Amino acid sequence: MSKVKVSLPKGMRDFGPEQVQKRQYIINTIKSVFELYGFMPIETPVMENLTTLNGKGGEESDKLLFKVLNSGDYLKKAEQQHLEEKNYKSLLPNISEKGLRYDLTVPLARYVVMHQNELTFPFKRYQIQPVWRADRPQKGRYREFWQCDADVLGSDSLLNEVELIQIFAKVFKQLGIEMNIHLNTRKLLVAMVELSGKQDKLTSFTVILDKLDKIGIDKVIELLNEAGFNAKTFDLVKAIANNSSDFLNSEVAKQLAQTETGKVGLQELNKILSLIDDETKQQVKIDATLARGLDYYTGPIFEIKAAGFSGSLGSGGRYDNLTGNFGLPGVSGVGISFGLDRIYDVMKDQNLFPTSNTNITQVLLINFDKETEQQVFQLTTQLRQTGLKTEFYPTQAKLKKQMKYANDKNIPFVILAGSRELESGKLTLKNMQNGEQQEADIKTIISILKDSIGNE
RNA sequence: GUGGUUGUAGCUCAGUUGGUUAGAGCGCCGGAUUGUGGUUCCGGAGGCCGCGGGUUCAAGUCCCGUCUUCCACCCCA
Repeated sequence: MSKVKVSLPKGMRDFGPEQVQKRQYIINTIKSVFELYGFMPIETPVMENLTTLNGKGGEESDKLLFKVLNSGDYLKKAEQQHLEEKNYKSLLPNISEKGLRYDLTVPLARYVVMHQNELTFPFKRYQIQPVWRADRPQKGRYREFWQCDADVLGSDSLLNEVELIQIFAKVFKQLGIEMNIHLNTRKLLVAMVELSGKQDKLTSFTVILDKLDKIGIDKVIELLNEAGFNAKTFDLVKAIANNSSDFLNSEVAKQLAQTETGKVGLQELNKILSLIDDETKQQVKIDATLARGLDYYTGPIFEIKAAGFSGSLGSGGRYDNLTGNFGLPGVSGVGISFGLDRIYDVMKDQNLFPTSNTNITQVLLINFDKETEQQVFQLTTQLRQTGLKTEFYPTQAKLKKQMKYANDKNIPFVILAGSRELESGKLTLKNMQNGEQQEADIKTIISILKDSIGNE
C-alpha cells in the first residue's frame, strides 16, 4: 500500500475540539441575540448557480468565486472552438454552471425571490454558515470563513437600522470585545459626487475613499486625481476627513445638505442617533469617510472596528433593490454581518474566552477489572440521568493511564470503584483540581458533584 | 490576479564557507510507583530536511520548478 501524502488545500483549516467549542461559544452568543430581536434562522446550500452568484458583483467578485465543474464528462459538452482557443471566459459556461457562495446576502436575495409567496414581511432572517472566497489568504482573511448575518427585508423603517446597531453593541459587549460602530450613509457619498458633478463615478469614489484610514488623505487625493475627480471633490474629502469628531454640525455637512440626497442622508443619521440608547450611542461614531466597497448599499452603512485589529469584525447597511436583479423589484432591506473567524482571532489575542468550560466531561469512572466492569458501567447511566456529563474508561488500562486521561481532558472528578469499593458500597471520589479524595455512597457523590459543578 | 516570504521530529526551533551517523527544548511512550494524574528522576521511540528536477566527488545547505505558510497590494468578514 502506497502512502498518500496528506495535506489541506490552500487556505483551508481544521478545527480541533477546543477551537470548535470556542467558535460555538461565539456563534451561540450571536444566535441568542439575533433571536432576542425576533430573527429566524434559515440555511441555504453551499452551491448556487453561477447565474445567481454573478447577479451582483461583476468581474471582481467573479475572480473570487470557486467554480464547480459540471458532473460527468464535462469536456464533451464543451464547444470545440472554445477548447482550441483556450479562452477561459468563453469556455467556462460550457464546463461549469455552479459555484460556492461567497457571501450570504446573494443567497438571501435568491431565497426571498423563490419563496416570496410563503414569506410574511417584514422578513427577519438570520443565517450562520460558511462562505468561500478564492483570494490569497493572509491575516484575518481566509478562503473558508463563517458569516453570521441578520437582515430585515421589506421594511423602510430606520428602526431596523437602530435595532441592528443595538445587536452589534449587545453581541460585542457579551463577548467582551471593545469596538466602535462606524456609521455613515451612502447618501452623503452620493451628495459629494453630485456636488462635484461626477455622479457617474460613485463606485470609483467610494472605493478610493474607503482607503482613507489606510493610506492617508494625501494618497487619497492623488488617487482621486488620477481617477478624474476635480478640486471640488478634493475639498469635500479634505473637509470630511478633518471634521471626524463633530461631523453633523460641521460646515461641510451644511454644504452636503444643499443637495436633496445629502439632506435626506443627514436626516437619516440624525434620526438613527436620536433613537439609539445612550449606552450604545457612546460606541457609535459618525464617520463620513466610511464608504464600503460593495455598491449595492444605498442608505445607512455600518462597520465594526476594534482597536488592534485592522479590518472589520462586522459590517452592514441598507440596500434598496437587492432582489431587483432576480425579478422582484421594490424590496428594501437592511442587514448586518459578523465575521466569526475574525472575532475568534481578536478574542484569542485578547484572551477573552471564558475559562470555565461547561462542555467538557464532568466525571470519569475508572475501569478496574473485568469483574467489576459491568457493575460500574451501570453507574454511568445513573450519573447521566442526573445530567452529569459522564465517561467510563472503555478498557481496563493501567490506573495511571486512566488518571492521565482525566487530567489531559481536564475532567474535574474521577470516581474509583473497584472491588474494594463495590463491596463496601462506598465509592472513592477524587477531585482532580486539588487532589483530595473522599469515600461516599453513589447518592452522596451525585449530590456532591451537582453542588460542586453548579457553583462554578 | 501582482510582489515578497516560509517549509528540518507531534510542536517551537538550531544546523558554520556544501564535508562523517541531522540536534535541542517541549510533547509522546516505558520505568522508578502491580489502586492514583498534574511535580521529580531514569530510560526509549520518533526525520523521504515540503515535493520534483539540476549542479557537485559530496546538498538540509547552491540553482530551477512546484506546492504550502505568512505578509503587502487588489478586494473584503
